[in-house]
Amino acid sequence: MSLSVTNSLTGERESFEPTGDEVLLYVCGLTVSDDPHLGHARLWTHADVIARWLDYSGYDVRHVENFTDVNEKIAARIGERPEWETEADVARHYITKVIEYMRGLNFRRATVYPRVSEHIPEIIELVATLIDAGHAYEANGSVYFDVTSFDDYGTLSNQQLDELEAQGDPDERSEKRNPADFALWKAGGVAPDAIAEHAKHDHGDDPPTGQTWDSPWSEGRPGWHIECSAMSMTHLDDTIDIHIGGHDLVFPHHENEIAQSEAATGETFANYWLHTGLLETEDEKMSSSLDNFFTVEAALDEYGPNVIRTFYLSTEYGSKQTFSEAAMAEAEERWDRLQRAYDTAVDACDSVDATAKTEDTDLRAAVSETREAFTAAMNADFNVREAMAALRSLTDAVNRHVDSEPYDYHGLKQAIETFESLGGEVFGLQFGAETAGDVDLTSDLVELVLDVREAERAAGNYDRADDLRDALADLGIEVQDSDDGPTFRIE
RNA sequence: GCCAAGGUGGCAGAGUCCGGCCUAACGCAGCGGCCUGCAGAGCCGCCCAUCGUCGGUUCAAAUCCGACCCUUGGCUCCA
Repeated sequence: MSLSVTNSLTGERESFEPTGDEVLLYVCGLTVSDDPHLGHARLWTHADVIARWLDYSGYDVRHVENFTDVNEKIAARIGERPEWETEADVARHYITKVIEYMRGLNFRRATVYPRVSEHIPEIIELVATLIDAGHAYEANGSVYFDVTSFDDYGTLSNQQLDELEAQGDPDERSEKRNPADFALWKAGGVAPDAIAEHAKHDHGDDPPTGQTWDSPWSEGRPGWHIECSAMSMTHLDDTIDIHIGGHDLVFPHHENEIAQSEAATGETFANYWLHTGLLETEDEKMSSSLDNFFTVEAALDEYGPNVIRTFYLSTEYGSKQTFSEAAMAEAEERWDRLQRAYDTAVDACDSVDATAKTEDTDLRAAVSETREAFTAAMNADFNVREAMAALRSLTDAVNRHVDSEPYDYHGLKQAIETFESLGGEVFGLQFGAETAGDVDLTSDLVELVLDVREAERAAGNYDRADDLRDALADLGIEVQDSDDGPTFRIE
């Protein structure tokens, strides 16, 4: 069975055919002007899992994810801290944080994380090409894309040109030939009113203007959309296989990317467009500008990477998702159960009761059914929820199997490998992640407390025994009694 | 106003592309049983939906067609 994806360009589910040996994947990344929130991390996670699945399926993946480090919102924050003297200073601060969170969430490193500020020459070259080809024009040092010069304008978002309203400030509008034309290059620095709109502190009489670069048209700054085209072409190719981005970027950002790229090269810009649904809180999307967001930093602190990933993987990439305490609690339950089953399988497999001569056909059937169902689900437009359900069925099989000895060594080993490959490699979940050294000492101490507790239980002092269990629970250590004595898990 | 996505049980959320195996998946919550001193975990079982509304096509529709209602997103910086 082969992979099929829902292509926003056509609205249809299509079978996936890469153009070359490598899958060229571009992820429309973040503008680094503020702390990233859980909405951003949702896109990253789905992009990460999609890249992981392509890789797992045997494709070589060239994964490019950009950082937009030139933007008026970034410039507006210059001076907010003493060390933030330039736009680049602010951007560096947030890029550092984003990478830190990406590591915290266990993302696989992209092939490259290009930044706009490193690609000004490529952007200028692309703008010049568009002017030469008659698709763009210069006005007072700024350059605009002429949307009427590109017949297919509006196909991604199904916009009709005559429905589109004028964008930007009045000065800019008066420079444009058509209201829907968009800037490729803007003369001068960031305007004071734009700074004022986005600033989080008072700049006084001398607002920053952001960085400017020399160009054939003026000292100025690149437009928002042109960067993605330039970086995509630089690090991938004129035609790429998959472009991933948030649903809120369909128009105008992605529409404009297509127009300027295809006008410049004459080639299809991206064969498959994947749009991720937005994260909402209550009834509105989570957004920096709405100030209703939960930062990645806070979430990592409170829930940890596995619960966050499990939360995201309970909905398909294309659907919107609602963030709530209840949803996170459910994700925590789901992850705990998966992790417990993994630990159970490992413990059973490593015990003396596991023998090579035992064969549990139910367990082994569950392993192969899990793998088949997981693969089918992921190939059906990356249906992570169904894939997670498949993994869940394996936990049932493992738990049933360890109900009685002897254990099926090979069957358990297959189950463990399945958790590790599908749950670990593909979903990026981290089983048994605690560090070895600390766990040894902790384990010994817990054993000691449990010995005391057993003595109290034997003597019938159940109140005392329960106190000890509660005290351990407060430390995050979950005690479970069984016929063979107590066992415990460190959470 | 225009464009897009979506409306499925208490919550959450698959299935809709390729109509029948959907009296509707995996869960969370809840309930009962087993196990247990108790609890937890685990196992077994149960409860709850005819799939926004109306109409149509069909032997057959959550799935196709039409109309309408509602929600969210985009049309301004936004993953």
